[in-house]
Amino acid sequence: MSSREGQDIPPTGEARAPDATLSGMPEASTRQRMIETAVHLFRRQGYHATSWRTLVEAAGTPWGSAYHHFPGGKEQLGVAAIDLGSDVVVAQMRELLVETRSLPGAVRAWCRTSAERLAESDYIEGCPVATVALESTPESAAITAASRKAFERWCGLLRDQFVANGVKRKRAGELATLVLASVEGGLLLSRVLRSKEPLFVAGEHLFVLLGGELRAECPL
Amino acid sequence: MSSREGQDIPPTGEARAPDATLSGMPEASTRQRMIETAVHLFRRQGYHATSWRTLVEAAGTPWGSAYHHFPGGKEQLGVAAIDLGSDVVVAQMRELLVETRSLPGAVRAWCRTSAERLAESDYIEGCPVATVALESTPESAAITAASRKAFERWCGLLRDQFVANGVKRKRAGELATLVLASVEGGLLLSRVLRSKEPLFVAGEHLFVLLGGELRAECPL
DNA sequence: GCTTGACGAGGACGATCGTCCTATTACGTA
DNA sequence: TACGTAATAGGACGATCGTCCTCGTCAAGC
Repeated sequence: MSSREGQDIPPTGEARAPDATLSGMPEASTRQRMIETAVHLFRRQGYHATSWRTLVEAAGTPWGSAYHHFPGGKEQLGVAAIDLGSDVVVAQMRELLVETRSLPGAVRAWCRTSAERLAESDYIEGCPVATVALESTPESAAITAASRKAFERWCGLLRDQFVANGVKRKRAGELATLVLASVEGGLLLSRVLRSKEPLFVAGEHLFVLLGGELRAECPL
Repeated sequence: MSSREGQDIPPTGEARAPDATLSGMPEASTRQRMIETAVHLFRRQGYHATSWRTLVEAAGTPWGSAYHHFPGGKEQLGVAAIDLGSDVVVAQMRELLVETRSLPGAVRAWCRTSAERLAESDYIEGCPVATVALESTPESAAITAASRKAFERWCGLLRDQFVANGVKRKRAGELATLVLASVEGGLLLSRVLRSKEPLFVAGEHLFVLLGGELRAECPL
């Protein structure tokens, strides 16, 4: 029951629509609210520690519709939650890039805002992918694939930004990997140690590193 | 049942003895084998996905002795597993420091050997603490405390090494945090992406960074 | 106006969970 | 040899797990 292909889950719309309002729907659909609640609960206490009952209770959604919206079972919910979490992070990165208009600044701001949000949630709301990924790799092929896709997407987005800033493709890939690893590790350490410091330290270091790197590659 | 102090678990010898052979015991004790198996299973599939039955079956230890050796229940087993995992990492770091006789070299070797071991295990054997920590923070106070203690221990060991190499205490703490965050993030990414590259990239970067840092601080 | 299907409601189902129990065996000490 | 403690053995226990089922509701399409 755990050796799925990762492809046999019907893509029932997934979590692409931002927030319903498609055909006059008054509030977020049941399915959407289930996924949003899953993102919060999964990154708080993980996949296996979150039961359907806990989820529908927290989301205020009907218990009976769970397998109507997610015929693939809890695994499909996990995939949808990771996909939504991935979307949220991508949107946040894009927003920070626009706000700071500087790649090193955006990376530092990413670390800082992540640290602030983590602290505000009493060190609970870490990465929406890491916990589930570590729990389910490689036990569930579908969740493994979704986690991998999320990381690759974030890494690719960063790499493209470095390339756009004049960094050579190979080095850009390395920098993207390094940034993502530092942020993920910082999130992990900050959460467990209950301190913003690891993420702040990572942010400052990356800011200095990327500043030098971009100046060297694009010396105009 | 989850709001323990983390101190009320009787230290029944813990996981200190290397491998039995204390009074003519032919093989590792039941308790020790349970903990060792728990380290492997917990970091593979996490805490909640590993049941007592799975564990005693994998360890080949008597099912009836579980609550004899761990009257604190599964939570106590989790704490013991994290403690043992922490010991193993500390021993590995010390060994690498002796082997390479260079702090940057030891950090790079840490990344490389971690990547190799991860790949050899088919990208299963990641950090022995991270998975359980993310799952159980802050749900279980005892496991949270144990995870935090492990990270602080590793961080402290690194910081002391930097101080011994002439780095000022404040900067040494930052570097230690940065190294640990990079390694943990690298382990996470390498595992999910099924590639040694993230850990290798982190290792190379840290090697260069620390080389410059130590040369600057101790210019003899 | 009747059919159809999406969706909400609630619970049954067997499996498995962590926990805890009594009985029995192994073994150091007197 | 007798005995007390440690350890093993195996299963009972209630709770909860993920899954799946039937039924009621309601809006849209012919």
